[in-house]
Parts: sequence; structure tokens; C-alpha cells
Amino acid sequence: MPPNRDESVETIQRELTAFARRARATAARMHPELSLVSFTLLAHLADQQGCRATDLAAHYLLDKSTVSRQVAALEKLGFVERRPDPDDQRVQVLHPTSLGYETLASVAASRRAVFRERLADWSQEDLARFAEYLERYGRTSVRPES
Amino acid sequence: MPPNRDESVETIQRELTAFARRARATAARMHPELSLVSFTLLAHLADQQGCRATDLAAHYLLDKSTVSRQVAALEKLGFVERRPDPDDQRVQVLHPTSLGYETLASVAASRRAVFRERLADWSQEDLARFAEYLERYGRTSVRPES
DNA sequence: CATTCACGTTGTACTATACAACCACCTGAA
DNA sequence: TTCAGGTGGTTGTATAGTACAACGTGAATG
Repeated sequence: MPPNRDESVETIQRELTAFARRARATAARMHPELSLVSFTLLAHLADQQGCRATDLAAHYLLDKSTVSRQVAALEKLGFVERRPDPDDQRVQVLHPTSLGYETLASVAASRRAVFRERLADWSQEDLARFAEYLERYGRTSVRPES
Repeated sequence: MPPNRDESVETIQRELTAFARRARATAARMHPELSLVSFTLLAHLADQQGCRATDLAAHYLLDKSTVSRQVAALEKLGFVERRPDPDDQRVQVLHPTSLGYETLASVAASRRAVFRERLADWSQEDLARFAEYLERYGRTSVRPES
């Protein structure tokens, strides 16, 4: 008998929750030099070719104080630099340094390797469908920001 | 053109990571009285009809000190009680109290409602497949414990 | 201009977590 | 039968990540 709607929802909920519980620790074990949060923020900076702290906070639903400290840590590690915004003296535009780009690339590669291995025995079709479902889920669970 | 293997793996990685980043905060907003971790531990106790702290630690890959404190908090809130193990005086078998069961039920219901709404426009078939993929992923990413 | 708003930092507090040291108990081998 | 080493659990200490509140400084607008 196929599972009913509620059973499927229950499973999705349980598995996602379990994943969330493990994610941080796993990430920390994988690459101690860049936590999950730092990695994500740095990746966003690289992706956006730089942005403001406020943008990071809005995008990730974090308090600005949290972002401020995370960015300070990234700067201290030499992964991020701040550039003044000529149009607004309050603003500091954040950019990855070249060290930041390098570290990001290496961490991203090792993360990719772990995921790839973990998914090694999945068929191409299953991978594509799983990816599609996750994207769809992600779109519905995050409210869009400007 | 269908995505290739690497693109799918990349997407899965990105979406799961994004989810992990949001999960705790979301859970905390949903039901402040029971954090994601507490909820999970309590749910496991209910599911197992009671178990030892060590079992919880092994199952969730948490340090026993972490479990000890979480359990202490749950006990303080009146959600969990400790029963002596007649066969081994070191052991305290943990059980949800009736208040624990009630709270768990109510939190689970509200979580279920959120998830159900979020997944409302998914077809039954897609839900079932998504659930199956998540379970499969979960099995491969956690090393099995006895 | 004066008020209000936006950006960012800092002080404070809390939660989740790990590791190490410890105590109490259990178990098996000399 | 005793004791050495293992197991279950707690507590001390430290760290990361987070939020909220208060603040300073600069921008924008009535």
C-alpha cells in the first residue's frame, strides 16, 4: 500500500529535521576553518561580487549583530575585506579576499566530494528528481526577499 | 537538456545546506517551549517507550554531557521522568510524563500543520517520492549504530 | 534644520555543543 | 573475592552562534 499524504509529510518533516540537527556538526568536522554559517556568508559574497552586511542579514534572516560578528571573524581570518561605499559613508561593501576565494574553493570542493560520495549509488534520474524536489521545497519555505 | 550528475549533486547540497541554516530558527519561532533538539529527544523517548541517556547520545551522535543537560532541562520542565533500572543501578530509564506526551502531541501537531500547508500543492505521488528520497539520503549519511 | 531612519558595532544573555575530569556502579579475570 | 578497567551519568569549563537592546554616526525628508 502506498503511504498516505500524512505519512509522507511526517517522513519529510522527520528527515529534514534530522538532517538539520546533524548539519552543523558535520560541516564543522569536515572543515574546521570555516563553519557552515561562515561558509555560507562567504559564498554569498563571492556569488554577489560583494554586498553589504545588511543584505546578508536580510538574505539569511539573521540579526545584523550576528552578521557583524561573523563578518568580523571572517575579516580577522583574512577571508573578507571591507571597501567604503562612495555613495554612503555608513556602508562597507564586503568582498572576499583572494585568500577568501581560495579557501572557499577548497572547502566547496571538499564538501562537493563528500556529497558526491554519499550520493554515489543513486541513479542519474533519482538525483535529478531529488534535486528538483528540494528546490521546490526551498522555494515554498522561504519567503522571498526583495 | 536534463541536468548532469554534478549539477544535481550541487543543487542537493545547496538546498540541504540552506535548509539546515534555517531549521533551528524556524523551529524556535514555531514553538518556543520546545527547541528542535528537545523536541527530537522527547519524541524519541515517546517512540521508544523510554530509553537511557546513553542511547539518546548514540542515536543522535551527541555527547553524553549534552544529552545529560538536555534531559535535565526536559525534566525541569516536567516533560520527562527518570525511572531506576532494576538491573543496573547506574541507569535511569527516561520516560515522557503525561505532560510530556501532551506537549509533544501539541507541538507535533503544529509542526505537522506548518509542513502540511507548505506541501499543500504537492501531488501525492511527489510527496511520496520526496519522502522516499529523504529517507534514502538519511540512511546513507548516518553511520548505523547497533 | 530637526526629526526620523538606516547601517553598523558593542554589551549582554542564552542555547547548544564538546571535551575532560570525576563519581558511582558493574563485570570479568587473576 | 577482590580489584582493574569499562560504562552510565553529572559537572566544570570553553566555544560558537544567535538575539535583543542601546548606541553612534551618517543620510534623508518633512
